[in-house]
Amino acid sequence: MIMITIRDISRKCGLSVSTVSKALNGYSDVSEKTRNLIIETARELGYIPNAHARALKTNRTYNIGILFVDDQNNGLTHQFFSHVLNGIKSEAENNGYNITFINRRWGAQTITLLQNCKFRRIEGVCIACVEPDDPEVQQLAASDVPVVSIDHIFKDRGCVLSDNRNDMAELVRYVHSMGHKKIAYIHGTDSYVTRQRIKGYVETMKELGLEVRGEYMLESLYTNPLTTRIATEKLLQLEDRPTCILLPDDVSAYGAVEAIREAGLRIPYDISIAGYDGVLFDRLMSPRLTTVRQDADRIGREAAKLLIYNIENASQPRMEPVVIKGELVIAESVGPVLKQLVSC
Amino acid sequence: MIMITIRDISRKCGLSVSTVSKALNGYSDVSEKTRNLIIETARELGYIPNAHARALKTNRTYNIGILFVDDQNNGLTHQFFSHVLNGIKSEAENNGYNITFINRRWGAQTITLLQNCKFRRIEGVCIACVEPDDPEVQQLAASDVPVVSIDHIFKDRGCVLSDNRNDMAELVRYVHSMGHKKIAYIHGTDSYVTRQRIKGYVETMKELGLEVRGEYMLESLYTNPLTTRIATEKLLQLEDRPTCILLPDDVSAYGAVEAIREAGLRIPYDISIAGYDGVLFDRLMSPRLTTVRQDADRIGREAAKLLIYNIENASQPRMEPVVIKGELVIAESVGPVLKQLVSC
DNA sequence: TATATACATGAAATCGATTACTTTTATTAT
DNA sequence: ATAATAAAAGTAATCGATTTCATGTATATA
Repeated sequence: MIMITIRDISRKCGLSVSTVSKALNGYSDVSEKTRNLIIETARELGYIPNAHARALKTNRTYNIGILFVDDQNNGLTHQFFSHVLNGIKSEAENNGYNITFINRRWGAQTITLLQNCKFRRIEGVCIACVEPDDPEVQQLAASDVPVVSIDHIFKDRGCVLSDNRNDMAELVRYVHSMGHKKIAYIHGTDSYVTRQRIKGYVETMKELGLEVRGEYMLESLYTNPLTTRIATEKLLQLEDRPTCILLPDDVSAYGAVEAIREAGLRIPYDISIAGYDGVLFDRLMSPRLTTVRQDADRIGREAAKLLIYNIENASQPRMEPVVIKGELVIAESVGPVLKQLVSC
Repeated sequence: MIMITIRDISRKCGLSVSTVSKALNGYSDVSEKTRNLIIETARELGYIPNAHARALKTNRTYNIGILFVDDQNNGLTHQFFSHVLNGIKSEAENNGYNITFINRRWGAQTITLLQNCKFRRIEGVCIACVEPDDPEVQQLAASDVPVVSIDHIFKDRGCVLSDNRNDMAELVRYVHSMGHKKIAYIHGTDSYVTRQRIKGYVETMKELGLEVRGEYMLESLYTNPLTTRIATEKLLQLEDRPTCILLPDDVSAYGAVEAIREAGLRIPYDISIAGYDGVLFDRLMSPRLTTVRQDADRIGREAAKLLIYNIENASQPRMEPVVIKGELVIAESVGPVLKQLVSC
């Protein structure tokens, strides 16, 4: 691949490379006449600068790294995070930054995530959807590379959080307003997000004077209909079964739907359920799933915005969490308790 | 961000930079003793090479670009393509290549996709899920940058294709084997993929001695339940309505399900449907959707493999299409026709 | 006319590596 | 002991830019 360089332009114009560089970069100490000549010649020759040469000299790459593996190894195929990624990408590109994935490779060798960042002179990393306890992730989060995380708080780092505690509280309050008192919660595996949601659930239950019962709180894997199905079955077999079940997310809600159908119950007449995430699925299910819709795209955009800010203001990075509120989507899967009694 | 360079090592060891470089790169003209000293010192100082300096000199970046926008602008959030991306990423990284997204930016300026590739010295591009008629995409596909496309054929370029024609044929044959003769096809908007599927549908219908009726072939948008719902409603209102409807994809199948439910019909007792893609949704729907599952992850991996081959063998690139067969997933949404008659 | 100032351009160092070529040192053959 | 050869290390050019500093020319001031 033959490439035109600044030197080709300088030769063709009979000027020095430094003049060409200055003309192309808008320095003031080049006459209008030569600047025009240079720009015109550059266009004519189809000149494209070399990002790597420039990076070498200026120490700027405009490359943002993404770290993107979840506990289930869904990675990029995870609905929520593919929206987040989409948001990061568009915001970053609008600001002249490129997106690339961090990995553990340097040619045939295995290196650490941090080393990969340094090797490629990545200017900042967005950590999403990752096992935060992984020592390499910890190392990266504690390094001198600007880092912004999503739905996790690293010490002295910027982050974007969905408003899990309050969104959950709002959901519980809504369900309660529909007359439910026996509200179960199948939560996901332990993580910052999960703890916040549990907090929202427990605190709001108490606030509403509702009993928080141990057998109403079960664990399941996120985005895993199977484990959620099993948990749902357990709840249905309880002596005093709940009238409403809150689920870890919309995808796993399918597992609940199956278990409920199999038990011969109807949603929402016999039992109510609510999901979480609101990414596409909820709109497709039948009955339409009442859920908390997270603005994943916006979360991504805010993360990119914050990261870029922290890259460009490295001396005073912003570290206050950016909290993005979710939206309660009232659909069909939560019904009034009254109806449920009647229907029997 | 202070970085250790090859020069720091050379100073500390009292050797020249070239010796250090050679030692680190496994050249033979360095004594074992000095090599060990150098490697040890590098480790001690935490030396990480500078990918950009190296790229500048060697003209190799090991960066693979991804082009990834679809007609619906779902982009990364598109189920099928997020799996493809996942496959590309893992295969590329296993071979020491990095993944980055192509865009139209150079800082504040807008440049062409090809210019972006050249600017960043991207070694090859994987074109997935893109309007192939976009002049900039055409330009890229006709350039000297190695390109591999997915589900589209560019002239003299490698590509990975799902086996749309044959997979569709298999689906039609299966549906026919269940007794269906009045098989409708709601297809997606015009594209290489769509044309292949239509071909598979039409040819197999003829082959089976079935009539190909114009009013049984309607167009809808991909992954759009709404337009598919409208098309389904049209089919249901026909005087002589089909007993089975083939749909553009699994997501839009939800539109069909809604239309059918609203018409008071049951799947598969009153009418059968089949989807396409087989990415998660089919397993979650109720009744479980009979569909053609595409191995999107494998498609991505094959695309990366082919692209890397063509990068490393630029003189004789492989241009024969790599065809990845889909898998017919027989579930519950297609029933025998007999049953349908009885159920009335 | 001589001098100061502004303007335009060029020379050269630099970023961090790689690599062809040269020089030095050690080893072997004569 | 000397020449020939092999091994090990160093010199310097290079990749494609940016940027500091120096130089030369034109204009303004005294």
